[in-house]
Amino acid sequence: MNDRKLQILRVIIDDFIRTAQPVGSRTLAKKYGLGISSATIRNEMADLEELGLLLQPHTSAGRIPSEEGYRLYVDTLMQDRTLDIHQQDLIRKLLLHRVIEIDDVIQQAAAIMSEMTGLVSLISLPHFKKSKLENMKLIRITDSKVLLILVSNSGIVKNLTLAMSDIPQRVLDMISDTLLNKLLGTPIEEITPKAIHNIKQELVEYADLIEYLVPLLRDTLREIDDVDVKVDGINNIFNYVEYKEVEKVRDLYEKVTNKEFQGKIINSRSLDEEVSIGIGQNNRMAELSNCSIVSCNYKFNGKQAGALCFIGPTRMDYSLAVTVISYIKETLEGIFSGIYL
Amino acid sequence: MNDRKLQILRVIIDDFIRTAQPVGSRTLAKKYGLGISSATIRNEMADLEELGLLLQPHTSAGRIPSEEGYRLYVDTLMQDRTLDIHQQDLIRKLLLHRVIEIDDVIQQAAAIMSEMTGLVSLISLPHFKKSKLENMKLIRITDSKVLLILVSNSGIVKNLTLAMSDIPQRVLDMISDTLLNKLLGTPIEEITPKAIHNIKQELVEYADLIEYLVPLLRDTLREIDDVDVKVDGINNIFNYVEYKEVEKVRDLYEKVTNKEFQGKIINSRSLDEEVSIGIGQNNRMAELSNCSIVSCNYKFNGKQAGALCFIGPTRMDYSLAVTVISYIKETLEGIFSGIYL
DNA sequence: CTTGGCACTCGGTTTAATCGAGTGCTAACA
DNA sequence: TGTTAGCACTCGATTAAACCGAGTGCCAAG
Repeated sequence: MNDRKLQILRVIIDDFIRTAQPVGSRTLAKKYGLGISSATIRNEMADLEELGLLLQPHTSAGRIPSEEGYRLYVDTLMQDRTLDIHQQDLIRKLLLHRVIEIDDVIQQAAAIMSEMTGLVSLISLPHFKKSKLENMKLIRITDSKVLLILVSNSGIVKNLTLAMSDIPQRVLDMISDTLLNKLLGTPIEEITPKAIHNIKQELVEYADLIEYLVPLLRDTLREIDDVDVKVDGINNIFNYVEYKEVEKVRDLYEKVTNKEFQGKIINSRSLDEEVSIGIGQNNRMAELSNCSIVSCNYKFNGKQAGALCFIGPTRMDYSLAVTVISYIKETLEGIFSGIYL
Repeated sequence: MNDRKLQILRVIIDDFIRTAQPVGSRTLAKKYGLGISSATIRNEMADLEELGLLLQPHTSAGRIPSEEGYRLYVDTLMQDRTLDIHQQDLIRKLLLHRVIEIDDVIQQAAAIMSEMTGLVSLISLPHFKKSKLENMKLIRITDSKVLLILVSNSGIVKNLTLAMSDIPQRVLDMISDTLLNKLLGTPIEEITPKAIHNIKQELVEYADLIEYLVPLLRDTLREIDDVDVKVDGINNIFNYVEYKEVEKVRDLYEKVTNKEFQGKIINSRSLDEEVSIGIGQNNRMAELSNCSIVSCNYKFNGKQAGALCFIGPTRMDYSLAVTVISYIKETLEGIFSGIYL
């Protein structure tokens, strides 16, 4: 293994990422001024193939990177890029445009990620049920409906409609104040029927009401998704040239639109800080062969709160993906610490 | 034109809808006991082609229905079906399962429609901005955020977060009560900055606040979509056998996921009550050639409020589509008049 | 008017021929 | 000893030709 081999590997992968065509020694020598002849390149390529870094679809074709080749590429060969100032400004402006609701910010971030890379992107919201209760209100909105408002310390607001007649606002206030008083700071997933039950003695005069409220709350809380993931750029899968057949596109489509699968991808990350790149078989999602996953966690309130993630063909522009995902992560964390803290 | 021709046309279309293959005289004579020979059928088919009801992809292929053929079929030949009791029960149960929020009911209805037919389905929500204001609240949820709750007479609840510090709940109550008092029953689209401005004299002591609130409200109201359409069954487009090429699937995908396009489809309906069927070129959506649209309006509070809609290939099971759409329409209207009135 | 029979059509499939990008190997060269 | 020009070879992709068969139109007999 020597420098020249590495340089040739890099050029091959760069070219393949751009063209999606196996690259041969002749075109390589002509297109990039490497100062060596095609025959020499051929020899090096043969060595690289022996090392398992390149593959030959068939004898009379050029070479394509193997998964190990990509691995080496992203680990040591890939050039770091930075976004130019205008792009950075644009991203920040787009993200700050409507920063009042975290849902919107995250969705917008996913949209930007997909727009810039042509990949599918996923971002999980801070885990609502694991965050702590910060505020709680019961508001009568019609004769038959009451709105339950839950605010978490991660700044997420959930509104849930309950069917509930006859109880006047004054009583609702009393109940929600007492509940909040007891439950403030409790992780939302721990607001179980039992927990509420225990509070009943505080509100003896409304015991019946509490009794009535408990199953209602339980059902309502259960409806909140365990992981809430925003997805964008699904339409890009129609452009992945490796998917010429409708069936392949469908397979990927069904995966990225499946809630369970989304959760699995987000949760398959460890808790470290770095951008991680899973290539092909090694992407921790066996079902997603032929795809790579670029992902990283983001912090919220100083704690790991969720993950950003790209899904795309193994032949993706890893350098761009890493650059974009890092910048979005930084920007999001900046926004969160500035506004939501 | 005679009865036998019509019967042959019907059988051809039925068969083609099932198999997606051009149907020939021999198979027709064998498969369906029509009591006449293939030669006779051939003669009749030639006549039907001359009448413009059938097409021949090429001389040595069977016949397929023309758009006019489908037209005649849906207008006069198609057999009415009814859903069996169990299906009806199931649908009703699924729709009634969580009836407290209209969004959920509509989304669920779309899901059922797609599930039963394998088509893409769209349902518009009752037009929020055209409905009248029934309730309005401003609730402080954190130090920096206030939740604006708008309830329309169609039972839709919109929650919008406003960035607003320092104003205590007491004052918020005062403002929202006064605004509601003035604006109750006003169509929501008429709640313009000007309208609010006019109320300022009622709240002289809070004039500054109103001044501050006006642009906030304007921006927030503007963000509400003009038509809100729930879509389901998009994954079905991968199964439309007429779309073997990824490009065609993409085209349709981009259309059905486009908000503007969704609005156009919903709004292209007249206000009549019947189920209407637009076939191929005649579906009022030039861009959707090769597709048909089955749609009908539904009532809410006794007024036309929105539309249900199927989008699928011209070769769809029209009879099933009509049966399902009618039943869902009835059921929805039943639910609305029972619960939301 | 219906039907069996028959020649004919033409898209789809199979088979064969050709093309060309790319390779591996060898021999000559610096 | 590493580099390079040259050349025979490989093999997928493209093009061309041959073939198949479902289906038709038409005609003559029932």
